Amino acid sequence: MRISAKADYALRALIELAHATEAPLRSEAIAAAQDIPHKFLEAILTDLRKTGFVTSQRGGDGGYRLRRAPEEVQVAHVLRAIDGPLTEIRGGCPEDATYNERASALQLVWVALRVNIRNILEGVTLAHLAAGSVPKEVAELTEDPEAWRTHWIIR
Amino acid sequence: MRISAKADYALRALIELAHATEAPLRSEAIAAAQDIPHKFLEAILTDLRKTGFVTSQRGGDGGYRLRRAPEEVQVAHVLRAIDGPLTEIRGGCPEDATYNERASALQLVWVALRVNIRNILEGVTLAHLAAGSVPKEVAELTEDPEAWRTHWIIR
DNA sequence: AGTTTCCCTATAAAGTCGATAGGGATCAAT
DNA sequence: ATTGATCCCTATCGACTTTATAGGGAAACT
Repeated sequence: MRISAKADYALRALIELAHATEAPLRSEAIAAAQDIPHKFLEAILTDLRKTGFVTSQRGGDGGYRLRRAPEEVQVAHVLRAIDGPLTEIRGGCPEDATYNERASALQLVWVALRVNIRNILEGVTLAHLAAGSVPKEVAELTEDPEAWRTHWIIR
Repeated sequence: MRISAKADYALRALIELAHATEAPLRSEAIAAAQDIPHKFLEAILTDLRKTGFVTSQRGGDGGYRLRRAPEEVQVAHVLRAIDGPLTEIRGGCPEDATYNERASALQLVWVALRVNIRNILEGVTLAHLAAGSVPKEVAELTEDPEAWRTHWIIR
């Protein structure tokens, strides 16, 4: 699972917007708050506008606002909009991957993998993130110290 | 989670090798059996040899053999060797991702996500795949019809 | 020797990633 | 109507990754 800088920036920008409920937030202010290159962030905000996550207002008191309620915005929604499908096998979706008889079990692996990825990313919303917390089931997974260890590549 | 063609080919090649226990298997034979471009597969087998998954033998009756017992080779091992770390946030590991206070919950999401990815990919071995099956916990996840549905990107 | 097979290096087109730059369009306030 | 702020659009760019293809060298076996 590769989370691009773009997707990471997008989520952080949305978190900032979730905190600014009264007035629109300028892209420059978001960039400063989250230490994101301003022009790069502008491109990301354009994507978020086109995909319906934010609205924009030009002019003196302009800026960006959330368009949807934070409780309704899943992390999965944002990642799909910015990075594309959560799970991709050779450029296609898991259920389209075709194998000969000997390798057929691979498809089950990819489908189960997608389930487990969705179980995290569809369960966490922008409201959770803005509140600085995650759902209990997600938090429990992070309690095992092993969860924080890197498993190195065998060489 | 993006599974590259290379990683998919690598797993399929290893499955073929798991079935050929008596004699070495030529790269050409593997390529034909799994419909993989031959020269591309040769490069992949070189990677698999350098990372200790296979051994090779040149000459008339040469070819490739598994170097490790299929029960000990996890899908996660192969993916890490071919595609790099399973979970990567902006080019680094989840535990190295740093956020300001407002966005700090994001790190928990990435760590939990990695746990769920590992729970699938470290649980399935080459022995499972070669037998055409997956562990019960993995199989159960694929039984829900919802697991086979694509969740489209919001536009 | 000769044949077979792996092994190594080079090449390459296409696409993605992470930006940067410049200026145009629009809005609100004056 | 002017001004200034802000978003918006297009273009560009270098580095890297992906998915290969091609040609021949090195080693092993008969």
